[in-house]
Amino acid sequence: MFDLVQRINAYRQNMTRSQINLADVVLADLNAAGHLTIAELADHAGVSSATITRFCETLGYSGYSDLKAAIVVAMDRLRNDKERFAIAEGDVTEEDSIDETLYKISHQEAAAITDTARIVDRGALDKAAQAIINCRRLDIYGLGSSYLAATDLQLKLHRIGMTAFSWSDNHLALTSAAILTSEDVAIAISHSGVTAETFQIIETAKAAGAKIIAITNHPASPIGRLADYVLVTSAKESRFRSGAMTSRLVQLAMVDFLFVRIMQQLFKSASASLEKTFEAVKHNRLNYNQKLSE
Amino acid sequence: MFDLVQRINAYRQNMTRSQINLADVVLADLNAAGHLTIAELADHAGVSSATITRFCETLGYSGYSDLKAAIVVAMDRLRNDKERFAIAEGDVTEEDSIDETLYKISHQEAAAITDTARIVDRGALDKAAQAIINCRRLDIYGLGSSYLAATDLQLKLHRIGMTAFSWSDNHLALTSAAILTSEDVAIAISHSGVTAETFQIIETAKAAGAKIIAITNHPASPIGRLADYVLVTSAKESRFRSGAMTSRLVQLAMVDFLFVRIMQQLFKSASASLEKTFEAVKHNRLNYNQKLSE
DNA sequence: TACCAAAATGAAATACTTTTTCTTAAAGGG
DNA sequence: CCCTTTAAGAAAAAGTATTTCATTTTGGTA
Repeated sequence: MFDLVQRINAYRQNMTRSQINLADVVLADLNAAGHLTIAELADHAGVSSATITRFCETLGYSGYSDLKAAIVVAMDRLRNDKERFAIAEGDVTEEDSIDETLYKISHQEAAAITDTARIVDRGALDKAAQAIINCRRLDIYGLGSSYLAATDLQLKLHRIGMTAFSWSDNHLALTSAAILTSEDVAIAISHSGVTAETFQIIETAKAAGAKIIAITNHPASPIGRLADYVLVTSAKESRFRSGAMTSRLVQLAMVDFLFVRIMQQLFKSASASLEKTFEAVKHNRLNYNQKLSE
Repeated sequence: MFDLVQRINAYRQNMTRSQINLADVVLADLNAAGHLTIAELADHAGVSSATITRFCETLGYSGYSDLKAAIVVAMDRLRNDKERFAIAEGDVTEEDSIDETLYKISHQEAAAITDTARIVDRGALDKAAQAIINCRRLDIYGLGSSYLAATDLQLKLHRIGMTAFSWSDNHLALTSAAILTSEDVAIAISHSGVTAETFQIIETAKAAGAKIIAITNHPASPIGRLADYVLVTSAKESRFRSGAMTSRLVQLAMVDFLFVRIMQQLFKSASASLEKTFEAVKHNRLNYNQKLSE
């Protein structure tokens, strides 16, 4: 059973006048439509019940019961989406029970990650991945909690044999940015996009000729505007959760997206390197009589 | 409309023999039940149609159509869950398109976070939070990508005025662990729970009398078994995504859970400190003519 | 164990809902 | 402007659910 709304839109051009009218009545209030008999709906939409039967046929439903089932399902899905949205909006409060707290935080974080995946500019992501693959050396800048994602990306790229550095010390970063060339890439990570130090560093990197990639929540910010490729995250920080909760998670998720795109292109050579790093830490693991998935 | 399955379970004790039988037939194949007429279902379940009408009444549905709607909705939900599960299981491959890749990674990461929230031991979490609040000083140990979560937690706790350290250098960590007292707490972060260095460090910390909290995916691992409070994450790393993708995200999510529980208990004094740190970095932000949510 | 009352069940009658058929009305092409 | 085609509704027919009533089963009591 395909989604009712989609189906109505798909077949709208095949519908007669009264069927279109009927479709609008149904969509206007799914909630009501789901409970009416064919005669009631006919009356409500100002058409005959025969028209409704024909409407079902047009949409590819076997009959009115089939349509009604689809309406009920569509209604349920809509209601669920709204509920999920409400959770994602409702902030954690001081008084929340442990269950409420865990539910809210985890769903807000989960939603931020899937939202980020949905909105990220595919073109920018793949161009950024390509730029990283082709560059001579890569600098990654991030201050505060953004330094986590910077380090994480550096470690990942290092594992597959790329020359990457992550800097949080302002002076060292500036020095490094100044000696970049047009063959190099610089990545700035800043949730707000207004971090003064990071902005100054990528200005220097850009002046030195490097391509700039920004990972930020705010593409119209100074850092976003300066960058050649902007990877936009979708995190909503609230007052109570201050201290960068979702922002650092979506930055890490973005690092994953970028890294996997790089890996997919480099797969053959990269997987060989990964094997090597895996081997290197293997003998540092304890044994215990329990099978682990790892 | 409440969930059919829940409702059947709730009212099972109020049902007659043939109604229970009917319930089982319906639950056994929702898919089929959703398409049958009352007579067909009656035949299939070996009961009369009158029994089905009474069954609807027992469950609080207004009639067979109402029940059928509930069956169809339950079926749809089940199907969606299965689909989501399939995504969470299906690994990213070399050939995946960019849309598939982003979809899979983000949903797998999102699922890992909500799973972690679902399985985490509430008692252990709150006891760990209380232990942190009451301790004199806190050491956090993590190697490799687990060091990210260690640092993150340290920064968060530091912001609210707690004495916390995060160590990744083995020697420094050992030295620090050795001078802990029974008033102190040590947190070990290790996805596998078998990291030899981390194990050795918390052994030392435990010998010194400190309470041990572990954040790990594997509670039965050496690190998990040694700890007083085990906070279990739910991450499934696969070969292709090697390099700790979901594991570090769920560790950070666990840090959030822990931190928010601490905050909720400390709210009044902690929020004042947060204001102060916010003020301290305020003048380091650029202005630009665009309103930001932050 | 036998009996009775109460509850459960199914068959059939009834009530309701949907689909089909047939007729009328509207639209579009020549 | 007429004719053909398409659309739409009214009403008959078919299908489906609910109620009623008779029968069976169950569980308690002597």
